[in-house]
Amino acid sequence: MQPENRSGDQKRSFIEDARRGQIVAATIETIAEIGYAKASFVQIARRAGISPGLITYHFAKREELMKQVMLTVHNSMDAALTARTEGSESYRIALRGLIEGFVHYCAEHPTELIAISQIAAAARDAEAARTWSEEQNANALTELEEMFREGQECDEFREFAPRVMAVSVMAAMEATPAELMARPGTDVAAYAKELADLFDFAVRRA
Amino acid sequence: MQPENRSGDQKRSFIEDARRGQIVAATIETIAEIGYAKASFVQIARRAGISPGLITYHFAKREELMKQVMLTVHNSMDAALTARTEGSESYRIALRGLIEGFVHYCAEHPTELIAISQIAAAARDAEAARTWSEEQNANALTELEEMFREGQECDEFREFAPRVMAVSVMAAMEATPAELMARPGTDVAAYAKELADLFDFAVRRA
Amino acid sequence: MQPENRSGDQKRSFIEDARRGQIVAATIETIAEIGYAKASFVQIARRAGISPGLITYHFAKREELMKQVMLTVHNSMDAALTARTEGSESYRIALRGLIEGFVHYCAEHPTELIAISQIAAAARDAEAARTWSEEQNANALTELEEMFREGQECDEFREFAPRVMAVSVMAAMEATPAELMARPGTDVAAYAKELADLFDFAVRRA
Amino acid sequence: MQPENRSGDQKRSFIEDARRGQIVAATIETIAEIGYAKASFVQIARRAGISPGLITYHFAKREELMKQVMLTVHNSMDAALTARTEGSESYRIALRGLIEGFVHYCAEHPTELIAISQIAAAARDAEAARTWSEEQNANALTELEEMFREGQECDEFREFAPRVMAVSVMAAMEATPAELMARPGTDVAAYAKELADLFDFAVRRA
DNA sequence: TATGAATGAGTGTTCATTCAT
DNA sequence: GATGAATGAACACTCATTCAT
Repeated sequence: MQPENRSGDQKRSFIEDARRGQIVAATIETIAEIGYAKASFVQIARRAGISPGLITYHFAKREELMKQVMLTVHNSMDAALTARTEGSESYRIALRGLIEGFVHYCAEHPTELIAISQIAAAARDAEAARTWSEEQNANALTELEEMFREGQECDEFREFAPRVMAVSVMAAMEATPAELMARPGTDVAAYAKELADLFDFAVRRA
Repeated sequence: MQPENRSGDQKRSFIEDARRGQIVAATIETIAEIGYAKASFVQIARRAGISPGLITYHFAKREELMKQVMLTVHNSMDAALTARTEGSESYRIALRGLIEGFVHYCAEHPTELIAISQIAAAARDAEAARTWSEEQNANALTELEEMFREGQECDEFREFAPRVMAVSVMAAMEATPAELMARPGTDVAAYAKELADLFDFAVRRA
Repeated sequence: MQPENRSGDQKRSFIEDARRGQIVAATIETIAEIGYAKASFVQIARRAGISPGLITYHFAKREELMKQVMLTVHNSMDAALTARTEGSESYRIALRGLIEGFVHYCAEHPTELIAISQIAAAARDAEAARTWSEEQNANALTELEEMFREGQECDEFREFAPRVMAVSVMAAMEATPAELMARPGTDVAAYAKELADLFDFAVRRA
Repeated sequence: MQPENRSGDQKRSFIEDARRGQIVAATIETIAEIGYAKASFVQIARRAGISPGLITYHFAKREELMKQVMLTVHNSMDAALTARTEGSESYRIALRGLIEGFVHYCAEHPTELIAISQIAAAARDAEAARTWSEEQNANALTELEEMFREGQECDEFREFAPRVMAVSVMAAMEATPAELMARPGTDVAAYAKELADLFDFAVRRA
């Protein structure tokens, strides 16, 4: 058990941060390689070159480790997408930016995406984790929905159910990593452009 | 001891078929109720009103049971969708039929859909099952891709990458059960129409 | 995990009852031999000649096993003491019966007494178990207190604080097993008589 | 590396004594707060404001720390009781002094008593500690027994088995902390007087 | 002296699978 | 065919103890 009650975001030592990062990285690698269900602490520790007990030393519960993985990936992805999206001249362009950004991120960080998708899928029945993971997803969905609504209000988008569109865009984006994995030769830029086109046609007026 | 060589679809006795069906149904019910991770043989057997050992008797491995669940649901779904799709006058209408059919099927068989989505998510690493489950999916994808290609050839659909469209339609459809689950009050017919509209706009010419 | 939710006192099979009894007996033996703290499932199972997993199969939680041990011993002891106590002509005689009965029970079932005293001591911080174990004790104490009060009301006993007397009688009785253990040669009948005398002098009038 | 041969009471540096005292105090506090079973070195160290490793540095084994806790509390208690007992004009008064002193000590040092009772209960199997802890107890018992014998020789006490009386007095006194804990509103002085009365009636002549 | 990251042996618990009945 | 008691390997997690700093 860790010496301190870490609930209050106390600052961590440099070495502790490094270890946590290393463990998170090993977790991502492990899940991508053998799948969430087989990603035991023994497996993760082996890939990290440490003892299994050390994982629990740095993450009080398995759930906390997985949550940290999701948090880490989401933050990284948010940064990448925000850079691509902000300052867009129109909602259509913003949507393209979001979709193309996501696809490129997938291509550049395939293991991360595989990891979080499997964690999210597994957590759907893990009781405690459910809240956090679903909430995370619900927020993303609501934001997207809001963007569609605004685009409709200024007549950039046709009339459609923003919720359905948000769910579908999300789903199509999240299907990308598996597709790129299954077909390694895929032209990523083309895939990104096609996906952006698809939803551009789906939302645009006339 | 069970008859050894079952791999070649030997005919099963009536009673064996009935038991297998009962176990499959109980498995679906169990996963929908408590989630894949907690769906142990004891739990499934309890719901089926049988003993845990009998499951292994009828399905040599856990994996085989799960595979049978997926097969059963896919067959049922295929039948429902084929009825809706065949005899369509155009590819656009066929696509609408497929999408709307899928959404309605989701609404009518929520437990089945929950079960197969959880199994598919978990099976992404189960070695042997991976092959089969992915193959299943790959086939469905290829069929859809082919349909888009044909629709393009007779100028019903605009030019787009059929593969990307197939992946996206699939993803959007598969996102439906979770959405209906998360928002129980959703108007299913409206959701179906909106989703069909979305992809109709995405594929149609001009 | 057991096939049934056993919360409702469902009847158990003969073989299950036998196993549970065997495990309870092995638990008592183990605690008496190596102490509660070292009485792991591995140790208990070794003494019972079974696999550790079987213990969990019959007792969902460690706590449940320990509770069953206490229940078993308490029931056995209650039966023995009731036989000795009931039909007493006076409260003084009843008190003697209780004390002497307890001491003789200790001498005849030393391991049981050691086991429950250690479990009770350990459970004093086990959160969940606390309630039940303490409640058990509190009830016994209250009954004893009530007996003293009644004895005072009919002028058999002198005036004293019934609670203090109850606590002290209880403590003195519970100290017996350790004493008999520490001094194996002790004359049990004499010990019983002395202890009964002690409290007889303490409670009697004049 | 620690000086090897500490067994012979070599003189300790001032700072070492201070640290040991601080650790012992933190151990008592920790056990009283969360119970012996959860009183890990990490928890104790947290309360002492030091690192877990330092505990092992000062106490070669966990057992040694616990032994020191018992020793410290026993010494403190002995001092308090001796002050109350010595110079008594009679054995009856000495006994009263002992009992009342003990009860008041319990009320004034609840955490210490909780700590040693839990350690003693847990240590009943800790091999090495067993010897020491039991020996400690045996000595106290023998002293008490001797006192009763002397009181009988000068006709202050009636005839009874000194050993049984000693065990019972000890047990009744040791039951006090738990009782005061369970019933916080208890009038300590009254409890002390009642307990002293109880055994005064039990030992006195006629 | 003191730290705290790290280890490794241990825990209770879960569960697919086996097998005597 | 069917039972359900039993196993054994795996799991996450705990913690006294070690040791490089």
